[in-house]
Amino acid sequence: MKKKASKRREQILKATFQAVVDKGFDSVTLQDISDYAGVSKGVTNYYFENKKDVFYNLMEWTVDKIHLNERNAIDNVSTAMEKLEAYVNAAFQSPEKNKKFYRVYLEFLAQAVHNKKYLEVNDKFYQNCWSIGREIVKLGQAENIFSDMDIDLAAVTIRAIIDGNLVQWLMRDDDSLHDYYRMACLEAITKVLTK
Amino acid sequence: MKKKASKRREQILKATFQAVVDKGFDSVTLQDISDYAGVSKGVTNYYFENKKDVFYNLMEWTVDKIHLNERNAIDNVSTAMEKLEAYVNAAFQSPEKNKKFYRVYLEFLAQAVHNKKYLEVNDKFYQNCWSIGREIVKLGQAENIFSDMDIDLAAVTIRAIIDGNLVQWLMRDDDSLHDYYRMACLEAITKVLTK
Amino acid sequence: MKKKASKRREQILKATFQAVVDKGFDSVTLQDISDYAGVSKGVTNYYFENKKDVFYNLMEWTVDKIHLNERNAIDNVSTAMEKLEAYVNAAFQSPEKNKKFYRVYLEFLAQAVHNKKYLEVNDKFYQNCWSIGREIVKLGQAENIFSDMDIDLAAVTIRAIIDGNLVQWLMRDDDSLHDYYRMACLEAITKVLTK
Amino acid sequence: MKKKASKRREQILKATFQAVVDKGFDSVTLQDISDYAGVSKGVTNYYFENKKDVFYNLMEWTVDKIHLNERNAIDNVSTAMEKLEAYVNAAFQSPEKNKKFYRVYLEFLAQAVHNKKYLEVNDKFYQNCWSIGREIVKLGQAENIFSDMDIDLAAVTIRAIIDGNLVQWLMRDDDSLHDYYRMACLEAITKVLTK
DNA sequence: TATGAATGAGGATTCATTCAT
DNA sequence: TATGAATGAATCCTCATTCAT
Repeated sequence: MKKKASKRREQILKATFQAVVDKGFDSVTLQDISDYAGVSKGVTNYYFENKKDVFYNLMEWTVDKIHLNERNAIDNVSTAMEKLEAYVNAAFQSPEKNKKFYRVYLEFLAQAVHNKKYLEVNDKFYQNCWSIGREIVKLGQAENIFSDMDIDLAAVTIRAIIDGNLVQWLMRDDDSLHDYYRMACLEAITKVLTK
Repeated sequence: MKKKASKRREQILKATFQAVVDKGFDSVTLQDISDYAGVSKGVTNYYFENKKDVFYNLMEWTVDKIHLNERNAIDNVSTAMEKLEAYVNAAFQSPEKNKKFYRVYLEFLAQAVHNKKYLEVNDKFYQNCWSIGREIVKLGQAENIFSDMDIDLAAVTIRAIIDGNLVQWLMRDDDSLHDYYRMACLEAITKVLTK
Repeated sequence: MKKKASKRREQILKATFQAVVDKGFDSVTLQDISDYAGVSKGVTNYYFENKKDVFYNLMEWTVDKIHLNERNAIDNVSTAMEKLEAYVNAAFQSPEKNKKFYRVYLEFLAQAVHNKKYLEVNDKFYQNCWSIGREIVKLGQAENIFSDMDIDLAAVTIRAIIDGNLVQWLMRDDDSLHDYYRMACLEAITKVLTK
Repeated sequence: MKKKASKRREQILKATFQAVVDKGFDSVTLQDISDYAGVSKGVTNYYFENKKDVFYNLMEWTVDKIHLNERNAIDNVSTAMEKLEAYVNAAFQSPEKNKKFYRVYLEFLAQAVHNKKYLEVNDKFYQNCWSIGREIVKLGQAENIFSDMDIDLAAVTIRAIIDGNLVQWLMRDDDSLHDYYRMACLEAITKVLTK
């Protein structure tokens, strides 16, 4: 039955995600994954080709989660400024969730440098990010509140500012700064976009 | 003689740096390090307590190199805009050097999440970055070309934009985009700072 | 199934025992143990935490074997003198077996000096030895053939004489002296105990 | 100059002795020995062929120390019973000294099983012990206080009882029992020897 | 489908020994 | 004589992967 297999894979990916959050990418063993998933050691190799394959699928799963969350957020509001704020708020969801997802994402970025497959997954993620960015910028220009700058450049810049702020927040390891960085991020993007 | 030992340590750190560039943080073995350094297997353990100790020292060495290069650049020019441009140019040194240093730096950031000692080293690096940022912002405000936004916030934002753009450039794995991101970065910072 | 695991552990302990007999305590490698057990290198670490854990379990196994053999012997006869002789005969089983067990036991004693856990195992062994000794002495006193000496002291002395003779025999490395030492041992104990 | 070399060797042997007492036979490294001796790492290899050679010489040095101490003791008194008591007292010198020398001796016995050269050294030690024993027994027989048992057997038994008691005392790891075992030892030997 | 025993390659670390100074 | 830097063999341990059940 296909459905069961698909559930098992999701179960294993979630377990791996949590294991990576707790122990770090290169410390996680297949035994850890089994333990977190509450299954036996052989299962992972039954549903995935090998360890690399698990991590590759985990990256896809992770960036999809991040993207879906952001996409959802901007679809629920209508003006450019609302969307922009919703986007940043979604990116800065909460200290706990951010820490988890960004830790894992950061580990993947580090891996990606040595692994084309990860780069490709990340590229898809960027496409999604830029697409959101372009949407917001176009709308803002139509609303006549954003300057006339190149839309692609704007989209690139928006994501760079978001990631730059998230990384810096993560590295300061102080949850109370979460709000500060969220606002710094929003302010910076706003300044870049508005006339 | 102390000097010789110090040279050996530097030699090993350089070798480790290059090995990490080529193979990635968690693939590098002590054997790799010896091979890159052109010495025998035991040497690394002779000059460093263990593998972790090598990497810890490598991180210090790496961020020092990055910082010194940036500090140098801004000290050679005088106006705020010149310094800002010099700073960004130094951060975006060249595709080759950026790739090396930022790859390694990114791997350390990923490690840092699970290792307080790395976080501390990175914090020192941030202090240096913010200090450069504050200097430029203060000067620009004195020159009356920058708005009078909060100086600390400005410094934080400058580094976030630089790192965000560098990471995105690195992940796109296309040297020809280097100039594009350098300019995107400069433009974004300028928009954030100027009146 | 628990039984299989238990058998494997026993198999490994026996292999380790023989390896120690042949090569000596601190020369035995995990590879040796695997080779003697006819299994692959990883098995030992699968069934035991680490090398120390193997040796700790081996010591328990060894002194249990020695004790059981001696306990058995005295239970099969009824008078005090018969039991004493059976005890000494059991301790001096045969040149081949003595050599093996006493070599290994001696290595453990040497280790025990630096390891409390071994001392505790040996203490349990002593308790068993003294308990046998006390039994024999009490019976002999009831039979009115042993003097009235302190029972605990007698038990301590019996074991000291047995171990002292076994060690000396072992160190002379001459199988033909086995009988000589067995009788010397029995004679000494008898003289100490009888009126 | 020969004298200096000889002093250096003694210095190194003493350092090794103390290192073995503290860390155990197979944990001691050449670096430990250098550290204890307060010299550089190369010195040991300069004055001894290799590590095994150091230990071989240490064993000779150790058993000589033990023997000389015992020989001295019995030469200072005149009757058989005085000599016997002096012998046992010398063997049970003091908890501290006994612990050191017997620990090291025990480690050598364990090694000896796998090394003929050590067995030979120990044999010389035994010859010395038996010689002392024979002397005492002969004297006691001449004094008409000892039974006329076989002299060689008596000598063998005396040493077995001494070693058996010392080992048992050492393994109980309780300094306060030192007197108890000394007296148990003397009493056992006396009973074996006297009419 | 699921288990977990077994394998063995790989890697960090230790340390005796050598040798240039 | 004496030093201690350098070497590399040896060994413990980890863990991805396989496979019989």
